[in-house]
Amino acid sequence: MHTLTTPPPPAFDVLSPQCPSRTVLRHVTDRWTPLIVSALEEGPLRFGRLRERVGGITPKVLTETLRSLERDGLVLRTVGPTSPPRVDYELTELGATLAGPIQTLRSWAQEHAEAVLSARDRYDAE
Amino acid sequence: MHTLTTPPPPAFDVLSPQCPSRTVLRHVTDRWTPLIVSALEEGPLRFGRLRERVGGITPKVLTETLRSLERDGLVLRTVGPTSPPRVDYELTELGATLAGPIQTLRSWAQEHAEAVLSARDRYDAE
DNA sequence: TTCCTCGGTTACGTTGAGGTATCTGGTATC
DNA sequence: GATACCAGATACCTCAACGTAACCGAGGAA
Repeated sequence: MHTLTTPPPPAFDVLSPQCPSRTVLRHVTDRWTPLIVSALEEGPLRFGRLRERVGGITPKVLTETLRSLERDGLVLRTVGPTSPPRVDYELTELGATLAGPIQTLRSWAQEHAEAVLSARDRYDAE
Repeated sequence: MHTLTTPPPPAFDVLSPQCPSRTVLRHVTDRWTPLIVSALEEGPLRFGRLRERVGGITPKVLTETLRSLERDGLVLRTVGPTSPPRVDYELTELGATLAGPIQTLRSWAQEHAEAVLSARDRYDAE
């Protein structure tokens, strides 16, 4: 009796230039995505709160980035019928699986920022 | 008898716009850095091999990115006195600590690429 | 009636990361 | 002498992401 074997996974590899996973990687590492995902990790936020949390982002860019995250199924946008309008943003299930890896990278940056900066100083001193 | 307490760490936070850790995060998430770090994770590579491994990168951009990684103490460049020239690139100790987080993100992208793409298809279909 | 808030939109300008194409220096090989 | 190899360097250009500033509509409050 032979077992039913699952077909081999399509072998995504970001190192191959045409692999779709590369564009996915690029999207989740663009300028604001890690910061937004990071901010949403602790729960839903309204547009205004999110804007305050992610320091320095303009409303235009925040809207654009949120729309692309919504498009890729990482963020859910919920509009309340109130006035003034209330719009909540939260991570989807898929988005939540991204939060871990993002946090890992965020922690690395925060923990090694000094090491990187001092390496840069040493390099520039020569 | 009181114990000597270490001073509290400077509280780097990528969500604050002026925090140096944000530029560090941005650097390690730029277009080619994750791919290069990924390629170097298994050991040193020569310029040409690295170029083959990271599909699609041009020599100019590879040189630029490697120099900035060297500057930040993440990559070590070793020139052999041979001819034709032989140049090896490898991760430093600091660079090696980055490889893990990068791999996590790379795996996420590869494992969830299909989910993202199909979410995008669904979104665009509406 | 005027003002305020929220969550944007729109038009426009900028810039810097990245791409293209061509060139280089030194050595060994044909 | 010509050619090939390696690891880039250089000049130039492009474009998409990002920033700036102003504006908007619905509704509730003063």
